[in-house]
Amino acid sequence: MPASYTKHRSQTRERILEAAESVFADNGYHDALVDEIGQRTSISKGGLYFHFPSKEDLFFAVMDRLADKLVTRAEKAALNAESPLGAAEAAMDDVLSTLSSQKRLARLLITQGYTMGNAFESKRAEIFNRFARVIGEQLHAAKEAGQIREKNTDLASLVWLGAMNEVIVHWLFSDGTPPKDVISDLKSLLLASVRSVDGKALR
Amino acid sequence: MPASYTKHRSQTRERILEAAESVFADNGYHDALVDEIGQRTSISKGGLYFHFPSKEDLFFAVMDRLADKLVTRAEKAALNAESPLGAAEAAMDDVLSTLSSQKRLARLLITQGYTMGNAFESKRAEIFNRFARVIGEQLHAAKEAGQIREKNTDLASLVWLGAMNEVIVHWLFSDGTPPKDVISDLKSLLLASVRSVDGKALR
DNA sequence: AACAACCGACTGACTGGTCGGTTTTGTCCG
DNA sequence: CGGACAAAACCGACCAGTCAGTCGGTTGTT
Repeated sequence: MPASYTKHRSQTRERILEAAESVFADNGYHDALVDEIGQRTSISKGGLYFHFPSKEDLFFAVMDRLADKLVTRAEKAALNAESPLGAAEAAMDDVLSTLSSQKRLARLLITQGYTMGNAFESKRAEIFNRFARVIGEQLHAAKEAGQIREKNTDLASLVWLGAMNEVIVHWLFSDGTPPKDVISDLKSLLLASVRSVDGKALR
Repeated sequence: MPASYTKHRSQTRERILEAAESVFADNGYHDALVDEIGQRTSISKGGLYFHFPSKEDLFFAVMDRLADKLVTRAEKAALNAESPLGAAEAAMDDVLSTLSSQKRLARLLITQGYTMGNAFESKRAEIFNRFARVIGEQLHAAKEAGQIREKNTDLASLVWLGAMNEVIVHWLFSDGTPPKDVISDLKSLLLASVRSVDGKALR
């Protein structure tokens, strides 16, 4: 297996992943056609199946890749904060603004997977847990630092995630109101949900 | 069209709705087979299509019926509270405990619709808005009464809904931990997210 | 030569919806 | 009462479209 194969190989994989992301985002897992991914890549169905064993595997690869990108971004954003609570806020802010500017990615991440049926559940749990952990770790540190009142930081991170999720979904489904407008309100709501009563450690 | 027909007719409709609810809850919209609903009702496919024009219509009827039941329950629960904020809390509590005790209904309401694909979006929005309105109205009243700090009660109700949703989903997907254990923690978190700083109006 | 990469016509399983026909129910009238 | 008639309710074999996945063969690379 010559080395030069593997380079081109991963390039092609990447090309497929890119196109698949777009097709899955538009149509959801179920209504996405393998043939359409083929068209957009100029790779035939057979070629696609050389690189990925099944539509399902391809979809999971797309989701993992997307989650990786977003989680990495969020973690990086958290680094620049000067307090744990500020880091949690920064991570939240980063995810919200990223998704706000890319509706199709938001749809893909949040709803389009469900069309796969029950097999998606564990994947969605896995991905959401990754995000929850980013926030949860910061909240936990904030607890140690006495910045927050709430003891149950696992629950709190779930609440944050759920609130963010719902705001995005509302944006996706109902109207054109961009979450940008409400991000700051959302942040103060969620900070208030956990912050110590004295509230001395803002931002 | 003799009157006596219509009575039996609606009985049959109800029977179908009941069975369909169960089948959709187990399999999701997409993987649910019309034939299986037929089997469980002992009504043939043709008979089913006599009562409902399509699988999609049947599904929507099931969802509406379920939402009606839950919203009505929640509204009733809110009546017994002695303050607007208490009413919001009571509604939340009612929904959470109801869903906690009926995993399959929770799955149906929250995730199984998505398997239908993009056509489900407006239905999900409609149903969630109904719940959001129940909570939102109470929060709005609480604002008028000076019970809460937050001005953006629409956003707040969205946050509450999202948080509740996520806790339920986590329960559905990840483990067996019943939300019962965390309901009270969740309530204090969400109350803290909106409550006035003086916090004099508890419960 | 050997193997990776790719092609695309084809297959096979699946299932929502249809439709001509049958049974049941209610009504009307002699 | 009963039997004739109509409409409702129901039946289930069948149709028609859909697509993920396959596989024998071709092209490109080392």
